[in-house]
Amino acid sequence: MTETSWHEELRARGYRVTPQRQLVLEAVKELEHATPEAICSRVRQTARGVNISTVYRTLELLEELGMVTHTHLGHGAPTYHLATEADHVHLVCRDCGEIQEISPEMVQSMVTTLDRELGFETDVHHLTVFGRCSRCK
Amino acid sequence: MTETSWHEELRARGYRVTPQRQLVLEAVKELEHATPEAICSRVRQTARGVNISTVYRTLELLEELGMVTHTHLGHGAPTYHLATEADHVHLVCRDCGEIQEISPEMVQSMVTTLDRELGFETDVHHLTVFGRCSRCK
DNA sequence: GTAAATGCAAACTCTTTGCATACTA
DNA sequence: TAGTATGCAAAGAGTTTGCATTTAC
Repeated sequence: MTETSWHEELRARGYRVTPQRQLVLEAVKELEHATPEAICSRVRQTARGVNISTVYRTLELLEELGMVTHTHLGHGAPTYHLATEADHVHLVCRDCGEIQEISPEMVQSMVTTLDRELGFETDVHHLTVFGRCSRCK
Repeated sequence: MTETSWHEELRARGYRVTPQRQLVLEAVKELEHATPEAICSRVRQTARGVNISTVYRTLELLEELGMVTHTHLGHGAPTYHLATEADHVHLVCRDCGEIQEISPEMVQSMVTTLDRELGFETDVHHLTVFGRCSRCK
């Protein structure tokens, strides 16, 4: 999605283009696996700050527009990605906490099985697999 | 694990067998997909109540002993199972919220691939797959 | 009797909400 | 200028912690 097109997408739906929304989207783009709190801190480094509740409201909006997605990588706050950069699955090691990003191809066989057998359409971008990495085994 | 053996397991590790611990374990057994709050309410229906912080402390202990496991089925509180009854994977529909329990066999191909390619040992009991069920597609 | 466990209250993290003010279109 | 968006403060879930009291062994 280009810079202009999401501005128009917002306006077309009766939403407005604000500095805060642009800053939050920028922060999601720069940070990866960004929590709402991290986004807020990041934006606070610029001239203008953004309130944490605006961050939450903006992330909800951007997710509804399909521009960002979130996953849960642990017990704490969720992490947000640009939807266009979210084409990976997360592996989280429960011992060392390491997070690996892997290709969706590696889970394709499961996705196919769930669809064929149950008609279940897996949301691959939201998928996080917990377990133990090779070093902690 | 028999009734007696987990009592001995507790004592062997310097922990004590208390009515609260027995009640919490009972509640996890009876309720399925039980949140800490739900366990607390359930136990409150018996003569003796259990404080919510004791529920948290007990669940942590039972999980450490390998008697219960938890998964995250949505945004809220985690849900606890008996480890012996946890031999399934959860599918959660993001539209209707329906939760299906499926056989680990259905994700076996993914587990094998992750192990073979990356040496990653998947914790199948903790796995929850989000997506859309056949009715909501 | 002694160490472990509990209950209670307070604190803490993460998130949502109500409302007055500010800003976009 | 009309109505959306923001900031702020308060409230709300879910969870953890400190400490005095109670209990298992």
